[in-house]
Amino acid sequence: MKLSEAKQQFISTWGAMGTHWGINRTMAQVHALLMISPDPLTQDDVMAQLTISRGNVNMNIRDLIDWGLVDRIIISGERKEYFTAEKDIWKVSTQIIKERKRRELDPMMKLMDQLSKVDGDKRDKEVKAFVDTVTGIKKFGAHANDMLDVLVKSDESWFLSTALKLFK
Amino acid sequence: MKLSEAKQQFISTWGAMGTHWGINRTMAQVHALLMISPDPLTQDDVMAQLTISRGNVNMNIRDLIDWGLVDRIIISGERKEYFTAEKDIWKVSTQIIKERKRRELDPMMKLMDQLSKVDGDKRDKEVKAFVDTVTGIKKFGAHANDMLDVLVKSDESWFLSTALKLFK
DNA sequence: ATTTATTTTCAAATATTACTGAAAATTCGA
DNA sequence: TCGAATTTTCAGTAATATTTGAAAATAAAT
Repeated sequence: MKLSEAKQQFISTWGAMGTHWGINRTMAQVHALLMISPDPLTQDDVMAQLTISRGNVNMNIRDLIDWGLVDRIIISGERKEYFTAEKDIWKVSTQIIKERKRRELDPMMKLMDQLSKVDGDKRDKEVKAFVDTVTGIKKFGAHANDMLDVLVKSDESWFLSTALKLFK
Repeated sequence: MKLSEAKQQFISTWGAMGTHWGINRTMAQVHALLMISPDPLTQDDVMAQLTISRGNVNMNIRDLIDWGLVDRIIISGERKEYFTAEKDIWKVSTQIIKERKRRELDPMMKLMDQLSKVDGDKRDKEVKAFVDTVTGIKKFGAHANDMLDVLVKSDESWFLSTALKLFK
């Protein structure tokens, strides 16, 4: 397979995968393109390679920067801005985990705390089923939270080798 | 907070969360409703409680059954079908991990295998960056795959307590 | 075998989300 | 300070995804 074809397929698949994970297709494609590009790219490069509009590139790059997955690079003497993506997939993953934890898990846990204080008699099976589900999620979330913290803070080689030896 | 209000909020939040995870809002809401319902519900119950159409309920319940998150229950003497959801959130999570692994991670890894065989000289930095990214994803995916297998096969109490003790 | 209850399907309608492109804002050099 | 290059914004448009509802299919009762 030729490089150009392989690139296309990588970008397109990474984009399709994004949609299954609540990430918009184009944002995932821009990310894919930057990951496989050896040198930083300008917005015009991305526009050209993905044939999308300037506004679209701009918005998606900004989102990627907010996610901590892409960096803005200033090359001295150059007027244009360049962009580059983290290429170490372990770092990419831990960054995504960190962000999703903050954006989704943390608020969800706060809500479960509130909901577990619902009025009513726990002998009422409607109340019981609700409280049981909510407290189950709370407990699970607290554990998951702790584990993800360790994962995010640890080094890849240490984590994967240790974990695999222990659990396999 | 009253139960009815708490339920509404739980369902609505679970639905919003779903959209962040590539799951359609209504499917997540149906799942939420069934999780907090002590007894199995009929399609008409779900229609009424979420005020959505019959076709919508039917399709989303079928999807949830395909995901292994909801079961069809036959009550003898009753003409209608009833539906119930797994309430143990650990089981829900491992089931989702299992399915996503099968539907997404496995095919992605197959593709990376193909893409890593791209034509071209690795001294070309374009080729090198591409191959490095793809092989990085391959290695990472293989580890992740193994770890998720262990996670899915293990018992909740064992896994969480062991993992936390070791890593904290 | 026919009626009736229930489930399933899917084309059309609706709602949501993403994208474009041009104008406005900003940044930088002269 | 001005003007050109570049980035950002966002109203309007396009594309995608979801939902409806009624008809068809299925299953159970008589």
